[in-house]
Amino acid sequence: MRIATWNVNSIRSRIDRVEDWLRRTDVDVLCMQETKAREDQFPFDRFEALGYEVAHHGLNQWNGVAVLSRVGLDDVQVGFEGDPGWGEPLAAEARAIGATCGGVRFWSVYVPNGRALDDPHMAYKLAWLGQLRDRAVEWAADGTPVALCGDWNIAPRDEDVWSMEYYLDKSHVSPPERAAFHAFLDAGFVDVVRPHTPGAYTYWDYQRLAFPKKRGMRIDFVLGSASFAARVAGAAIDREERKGTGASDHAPVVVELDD
DNA sequence: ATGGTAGACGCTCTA
Repeated sequence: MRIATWNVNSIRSRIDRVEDWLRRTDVDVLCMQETKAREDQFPFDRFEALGYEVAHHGLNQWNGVAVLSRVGLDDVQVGFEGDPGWGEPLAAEARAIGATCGGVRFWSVYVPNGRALDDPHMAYKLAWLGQLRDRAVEWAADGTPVALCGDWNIAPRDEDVWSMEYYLDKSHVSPPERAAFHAFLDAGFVDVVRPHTPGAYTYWDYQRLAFPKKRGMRIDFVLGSASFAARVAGAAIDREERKGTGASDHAPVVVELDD
């Protein structure tokens, strides 16, 4: 089974490229983030025509997450218990959706950005991650293969950013964020892509010619439970997909699983 | 040339 995760940065503006990529890459399951669409705006028909079942969660023009599958799509769950929420009134944003596909419990997650170290969004990000970790431990407790796929908005290691000097005192690399990420590893989840993609980035800012200057970050991850990680045969970051006009600022991340 | 983007409910916010 081939699975992938991809922050598409607006499915409505990206649908042609995503469709081309699916035809080319032939994945069985795709977790998408930042669809930036309500349910009535999401192009379900385009994916169904390619043979995928689709579960999408989108409330407005921000966030939005989806799971596409051609190996079954069951027990869809929108959001998770304990999501701290955001806004007034406090409410969960469209940042997580779960579905069981081909015997694996997938979660497509779009972790809050955090924005800046002293921004209220940072406390929200850390609380959100803490709750997700607690739920993830519960989901994996009975040995079910669980894959937490998405845009984590954290660069866990210094080598995951093009310049630590540049990111010093900025979001994505701070000790509390890295601790929140590491809590998943401490709980037994495994970054299954890193061993197969040393030194690679998954995201390049649209600004300041970041892509041609190779100024990227590794912030998109597939964290697998032990039983999921044991089946990983390979992984790749499709840097080619970041090229050209109309590209998302994130590259797709692909994982190959043994049956 | 010391800047440079992109997408959305676009005259401003988010990343």
